[in-house]
Amino acid sequence: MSTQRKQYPFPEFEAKWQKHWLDKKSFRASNPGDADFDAKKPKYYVLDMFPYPSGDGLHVGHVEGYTATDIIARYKRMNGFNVLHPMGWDAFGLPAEQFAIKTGQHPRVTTERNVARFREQLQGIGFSYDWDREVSTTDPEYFKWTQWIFLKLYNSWFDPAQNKARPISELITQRKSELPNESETEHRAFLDSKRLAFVSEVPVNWCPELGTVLANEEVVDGKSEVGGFPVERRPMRQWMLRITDYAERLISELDGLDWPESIKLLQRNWIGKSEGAQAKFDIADSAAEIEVFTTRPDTLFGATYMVLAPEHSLVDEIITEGQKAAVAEYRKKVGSKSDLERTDLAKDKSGIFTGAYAINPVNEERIPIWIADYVLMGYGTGAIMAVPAHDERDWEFATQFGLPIRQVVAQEPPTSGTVCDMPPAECFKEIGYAVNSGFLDGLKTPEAKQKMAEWLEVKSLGKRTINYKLRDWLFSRQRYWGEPFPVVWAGRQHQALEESELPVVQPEMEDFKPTGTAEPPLAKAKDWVRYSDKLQRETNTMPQWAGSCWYYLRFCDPKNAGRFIGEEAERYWAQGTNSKTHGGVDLYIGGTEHAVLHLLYARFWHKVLFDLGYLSTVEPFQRLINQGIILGPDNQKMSKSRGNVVSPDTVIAEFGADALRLYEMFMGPLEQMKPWSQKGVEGVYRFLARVWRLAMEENQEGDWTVSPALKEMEMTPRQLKVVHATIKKVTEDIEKLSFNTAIAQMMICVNEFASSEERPVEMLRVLLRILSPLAPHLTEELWEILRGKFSGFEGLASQQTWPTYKEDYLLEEEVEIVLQVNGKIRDKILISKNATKESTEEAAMSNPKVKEGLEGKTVVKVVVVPAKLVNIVVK
RNA sequence: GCCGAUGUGGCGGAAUGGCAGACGCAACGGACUUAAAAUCCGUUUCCGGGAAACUGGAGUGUGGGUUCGACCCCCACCAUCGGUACCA
Repeated sequence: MSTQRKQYPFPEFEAKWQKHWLDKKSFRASNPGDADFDAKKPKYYVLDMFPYPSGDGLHVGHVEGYTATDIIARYKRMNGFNVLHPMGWDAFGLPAEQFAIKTGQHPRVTTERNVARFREQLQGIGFSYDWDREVSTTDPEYFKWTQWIFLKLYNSWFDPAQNKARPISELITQRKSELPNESETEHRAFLDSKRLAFVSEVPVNWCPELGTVLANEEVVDGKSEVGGFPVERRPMRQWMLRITDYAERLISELDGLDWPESIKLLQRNWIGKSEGAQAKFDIADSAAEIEVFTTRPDTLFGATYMVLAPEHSLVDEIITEGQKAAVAEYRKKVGSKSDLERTDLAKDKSGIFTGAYAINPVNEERIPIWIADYVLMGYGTGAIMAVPAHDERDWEFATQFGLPIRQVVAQEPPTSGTVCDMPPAECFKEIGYAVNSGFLDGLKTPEAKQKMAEWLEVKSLGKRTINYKLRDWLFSRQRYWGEPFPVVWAGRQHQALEESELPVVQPEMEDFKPTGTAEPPLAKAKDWVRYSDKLQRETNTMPQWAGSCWYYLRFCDPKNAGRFIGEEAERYWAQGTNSKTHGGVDLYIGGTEHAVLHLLYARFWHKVLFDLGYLSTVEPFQRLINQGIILGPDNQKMSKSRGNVVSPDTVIAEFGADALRLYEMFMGPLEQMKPWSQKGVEGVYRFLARVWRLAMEENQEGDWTVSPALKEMEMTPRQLKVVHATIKKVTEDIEKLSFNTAIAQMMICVNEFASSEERPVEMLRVLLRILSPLAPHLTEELWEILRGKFSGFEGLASQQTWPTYKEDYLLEEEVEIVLQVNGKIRDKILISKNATKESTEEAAMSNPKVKEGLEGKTVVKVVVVPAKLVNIVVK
């Protein structure tokens, strides 16, 4: 096949037009202040999730999303928009560093090589990016601003009263006036407890194989997401970002976004809001108290024991002499468990009695305090009241250890005086009616919750609370190939560098292998680490997410040396088309793998920058679409090990970039998972060849010349109808991102003309324009060829205005009506489009086939849908 | 377990209350050709009847329901894929 003559000369003209577009900057977007900026043009920002430039090159999965955005970008330009359609590189990251270690090359070298390859591949598909705006997260001119944003986080705090971030300087002033005599150490400790970027000694996910800590999000089933290496918990001092302060806004501000509901739900679940109450339990023979969080305060009368997380600080304080050894042993055992073991053993509960008792505040009952690893230190207060009758985990634990179970919620409202005191046969988690619960008895669960919460508040024993699953974001990594922190240390005290010292660039190092300890590779660059006599540089680097948190902003003003984004550019590009406050990115397309992580982190940074007055919108991405995964031809996920990976390069070599683009869009709905088919590519390739031959034919010498069948002539009503129906359908389908059906309609249109002896040129003036966003090279070439021969082919096809359709051509005088008897089709008739209901019904009743169906039956009802159908119901 | 998505010919899919299978692939038949490729024309959901134009029946994962009418709306279930997992 590959040695065969191509059905149209794409190898020549595709390269030609790619070069032309690039040289002439045909798709440059202009910024406010540019000489050619036109303020009257509406703006449209259409963005891809920029790739990590891996050594494998571009994947057909990338091409799918990128083609979709490219079609929209080209379509919007043709509709008069100033379109921002940029591309860049998320080029920091572990694979580059590991490859560098393996081959002994500097990651910057391999990264640059990979970027060059990706750029060449993308340009070889004819994507209409504004290449003047290309950015890379690894460029010091870029990460200077990533570090700058970190400084903003470091120098800010979240004010719950205003529900927004504010500069830390305001807090310093406030604190100094409130506590003028506070010591410097205490003052610093207070500030550090408020900063949005802070250092904390926390149990982290340490991956010995990778020599780094990982975010919770990067750990899958107890293994690293990258490489699948085992991950263990260990406490380490790490940089954290206080994303939890934004939990509520990250949920509520999703509302105005035009995102798939399933993705919003994924984010909501990840943040995991739950409403309930906090309650204090006294400890018998001790001054200490245990604070617990519960979503079911109505079940307080059913709390028959308590559980502390093994790491809970109260354990040492309350433990009785006799239990010390046993508890110590249990804690040791739990501590050595990896996350994997913890989940593996989730079936069997384990725990141990501390010997201490708490007092249930509602009934003064003494209940035992246990420790168990099914209670997590990181959620709520790290302690629970156990209500085995109404919580499955507590039920399992109580059953296993023989602890009492008391029913306090009944499915049915209790009838007077028949409260059963027997332990229930199974766990009842649903809502119902309070029983055995003193002042709550008889109340429905929601009311009982309410009443108990009020009771706790009145007695000062607790209060209504909201808890989130979301944890603060672990923001440091022990890697070389990442953004260094703009931070120095004086002993145990950190301090931020001045903005003027940015960027902080990694030192050139021969050896950036992991140290095998918790110490990052940068620590080995002693000269670099030594900042001054007293100060040492921070040696951790930022995670890969950092650079991708704000790249969409940099694209708006990529060359600005004085600001991360210019104010004017921000106001122009970063504001939504439909809303001033939401979503400057009008359309964002990428894979679901970023549904929680990247999108949550980017939203968080965006909100902080908004709060601090640097941005004018609260949300970055107005509309989000996830493209579906492309499977291999064997219906399996593409992977090197399966050997079913399809490379865009080979497809282009054989069928051209237009065919690749068109096939990716013709496969099926963008958001759906679908398998690759070589035959399918050939199908769209044939279609493109047919379009080519509408205008061209081969002469004796085998050269392509303009077809003599092409004539300046009137279209027949039938042809007008097809052409205008096609404009309509393609326009509507592109707006809906329903590219597969848009292509199908264009195929219908081409089939209509392909076999005609004489072909009207007007048809090509329309078709080449509406096909241009999908197959830009072929249409550009034909447009140019026809320029000399016919009028109306001036300029570039890709810079034409989008055609409009006339509704008049779509309607015919007569419409086909379906005649049904009892829902079964009897006949189809043609009838005037203006026929009344009555005359339509009359025509149906007098139809011979309908009459046949009515014989010997009684007409019960006649349903007439004008211009569509008549259904006669008989008995 | 929980949450979400999907289920239509041999295959990818179309139609989202009104002619199920648009468009494409594959297959089969034909034209062109010394031959092949390419191209063009035709047939193609399944089962049955007919030499044929045709004609009878069934049909959108399964079972129920709403409706004159359901791939589409409602209820229950099954399967596949994805997310998540002791979050009190």
